[in-house]
Amino acid sequence: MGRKPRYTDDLFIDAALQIVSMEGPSGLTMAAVARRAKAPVGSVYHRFPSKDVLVAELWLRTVESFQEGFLKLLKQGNGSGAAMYTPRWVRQHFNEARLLLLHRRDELMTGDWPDKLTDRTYRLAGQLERCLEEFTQGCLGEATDDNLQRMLFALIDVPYAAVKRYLQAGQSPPAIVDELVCETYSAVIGEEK
Amino acid sequence: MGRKPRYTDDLFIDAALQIVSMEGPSGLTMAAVARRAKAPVGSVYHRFPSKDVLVAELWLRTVESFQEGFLKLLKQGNGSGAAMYTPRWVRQHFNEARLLLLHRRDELMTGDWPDKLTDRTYRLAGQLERCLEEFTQGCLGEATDDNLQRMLFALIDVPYAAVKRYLQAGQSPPAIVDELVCETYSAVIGEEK
DNA sequence: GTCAAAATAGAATCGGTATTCTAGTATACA
DNA sequence: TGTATACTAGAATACCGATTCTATTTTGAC
Repeated sequence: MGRKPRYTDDLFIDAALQIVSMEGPSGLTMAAVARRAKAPVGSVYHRFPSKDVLVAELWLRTVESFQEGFLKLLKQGNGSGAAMYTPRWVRQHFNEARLLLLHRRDELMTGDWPDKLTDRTYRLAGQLERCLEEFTQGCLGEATDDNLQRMLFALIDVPYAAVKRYLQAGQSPPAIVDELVCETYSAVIGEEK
Repeated sequence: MGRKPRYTDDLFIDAALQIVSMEGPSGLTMAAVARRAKAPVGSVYHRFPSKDVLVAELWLRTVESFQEGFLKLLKQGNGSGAAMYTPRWVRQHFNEARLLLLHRRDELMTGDWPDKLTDRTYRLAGQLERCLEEFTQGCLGEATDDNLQRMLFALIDVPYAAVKRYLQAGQSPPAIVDELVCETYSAVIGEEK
């Protein structure tokens, strides 16, 4: 019993994604989300108790999507593949990439994580840490602090750096990016088998 | 003729710097600047016509300070030194580094550059471009597009990425950062003489 | 058909922040 | 000592965006 829904959660989350990607965090207002979804603000608040929750869901959905593929490669022991996963993912998911790599979470949300969602964030962070540690051990022999730093640098920080410039300019990362990321991985971690 | 000033431009700019570094862009309000400088808001507006102008001055002052040392090394032909300039500068100028590397200009300013200041920004961008081009030519033989990308990556993007994680955590970048930046430079550009 | 539940609608609040306004103050110079 | 001037002061205003409130609409069950 009750009326059929006209809007869905994802409709609003998608609208928010478009807005952040195109106009940046300052353009992301509840009114703008409603407008883009062709809905009144009240309907947005019917789905999400606050802007922070809406944004947190968007952020989590995006990180989970990114991390899933990344960890898969890592578990296969494919280090240079994991390093190049970032530029590849960015080409496939341009708006999501702009959200994730051009802005910090706290730029988009005013408060802390909504309680309901802290579990999901812990799971993500835990997964990443475990996989990274295991891979480092398998790859460099021992997961010392220095080795972990090295791995973070080669697998995450450098690909991010390589890609950022192009995201900012609204362009797809060119092929040279993959080249640079790969060369750096080899230099810092070593050639693969 | 006229009353002696009690406050100075720099007093307010410094206050703004502290605030951004400690509380992030959302903490940077004109009231906060006034409070930290122990002045009333009216006095801030007596010095700066708007928040955007205040922020723009802060931003420019900081970029100029950073870029000066960077270009000096580049003109000396010291590539790996220039690459390691970033972590070093960050250790010396913690608050400035957090301003520059943790936030984008448009996070801090609502509008465009104030007209008065566009010249200074063009000069900065122009200087950097010229130096980079010249250095690339001297170093890699020819300033092709690919070579410039390579140089941007090794000299700017990678050092930035290597340092960011620590700035975010409020820590000084450890020694391993310099090591990684340097190894990457060698791998991507080549050993120096 | 009628009722209750689930949703839509969008106008009305409410709070926070940049900016403006109107007075008051101190200093140099006559 | 008087006065013009550059400055300090902080209260009042204006605006913008999140959130709330009060209908209104649609639908399934009886």
